[in-house]
Amino acid sequence: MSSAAPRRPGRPIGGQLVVDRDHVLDAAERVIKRDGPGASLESVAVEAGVTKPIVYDRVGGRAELADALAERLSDRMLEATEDAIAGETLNQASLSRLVRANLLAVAEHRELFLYVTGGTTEQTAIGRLSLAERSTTPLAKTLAVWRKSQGQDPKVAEAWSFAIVGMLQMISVWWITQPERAVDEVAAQISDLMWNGLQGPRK
Amino acid sequence: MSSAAPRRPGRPIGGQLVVDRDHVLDAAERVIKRDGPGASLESVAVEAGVTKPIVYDRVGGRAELADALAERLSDRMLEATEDAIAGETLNQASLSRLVRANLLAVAEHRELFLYVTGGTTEQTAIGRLSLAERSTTPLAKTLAVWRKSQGQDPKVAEAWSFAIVGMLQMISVWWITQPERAVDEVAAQISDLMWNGLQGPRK
DNA sequence: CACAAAAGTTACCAGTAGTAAGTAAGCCTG
DNA sequence: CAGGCTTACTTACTACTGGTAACTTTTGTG
Repeated sequence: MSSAAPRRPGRPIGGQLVVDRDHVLDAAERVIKRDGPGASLESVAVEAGVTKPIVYDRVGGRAELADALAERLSDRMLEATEDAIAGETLNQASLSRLVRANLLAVAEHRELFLYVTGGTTEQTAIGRLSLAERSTTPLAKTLAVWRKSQGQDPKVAEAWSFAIVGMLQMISVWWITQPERAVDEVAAQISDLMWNGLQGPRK
Repeated sequence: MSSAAPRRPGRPIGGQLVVDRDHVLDAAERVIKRDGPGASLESVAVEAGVTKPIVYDRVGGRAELADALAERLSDRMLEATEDAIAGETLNQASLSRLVRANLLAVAEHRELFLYVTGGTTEQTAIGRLSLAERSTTPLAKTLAVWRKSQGQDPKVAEAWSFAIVGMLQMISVWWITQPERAVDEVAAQISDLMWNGLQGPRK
């Protein structure tokens, strides 16, 4: 998309926006994939074939960009994991497939994942938390009804879902830096820990 | 320590270093506590009563500073959690105290924790991982011998310890932004999940 | 048709990580 | 004890980044 088309100042002819928000976000993803998590807004603008103030107009500053990309990423991850269990009821096997799909999805969007989870500016922890919340909110609901159906107290759902998301994020970071490790083995180990934890105390 | 003592250029009189490495790191901690995770190296230098190149000479750039502070923090956390279980054998009650101590230690070093876990520059995920590794390495050893003593496969120890550390980190970030939540309740819920997970499958 | 609104670019500012050059004190040799 | 080398600082700079103000051109409307 980086066609060398030097535009003049002033409103462009033709009466329509030169790029829209999604175009800018696509460009941002390409730049992050190319330059890593340290990609600058300037390079995003260049990649989108536009100048910096346009980026600010379309998506906002660095924090908003990170937030928008976090939303995109979490949507894709959610989709990938939902495909993995494919409507099946939750059991140990489907949970293992879910963890596996999560790992593979992270690997596929490696740089984007590192950008989103890996802090951008000072308020990074809040951003990381809001990303996590996008995953935990549906997860907490599922957990709550599941606990109820088992006759257990559903109050733990919120804390547990944050714990699970944190577990998955850390394992993902660890795994993508250990390429020799077999994904199936790691997925099996982690789903094992999770499944047993969710089951509650031994009878 | 920010005594207004404008020093001249050149080697200081008296033949000894004006500050040492620990002094700079102490200053960095104070600045981070005051200014939050976005603290600049310049302000660290000022707080240490020295100029920027000295910071570079004593501890290095931003990445090295984060790494050094991560080491300090993980040492303190390890100490706090070890005090909490006080040599007692691992059981559900002591695990709960461990989680509780972890949360309280994070709250005590809140800003430093956010600085260390919350990314500094582009290579933030690697840094976060190396911090995690300081916690996981001893944890993995403990887990491995514990699994063996239970007649189980100790191979899961490494992955599980990363999972546990990730769980604790995420829960910590979540909890310190939810001040109304009772620490004992959260600790009980999380240790519950962990303990059951570690126990292995229901008989 | 004049003129406000819209939609761009250019040009700038402030702050930051990192470094090169300058300067004064200590030290070591003849 | 003079002269030079080393040490340990500060000053002054570069390169870059996030963010914004000012400027320029087209559109559309009374």
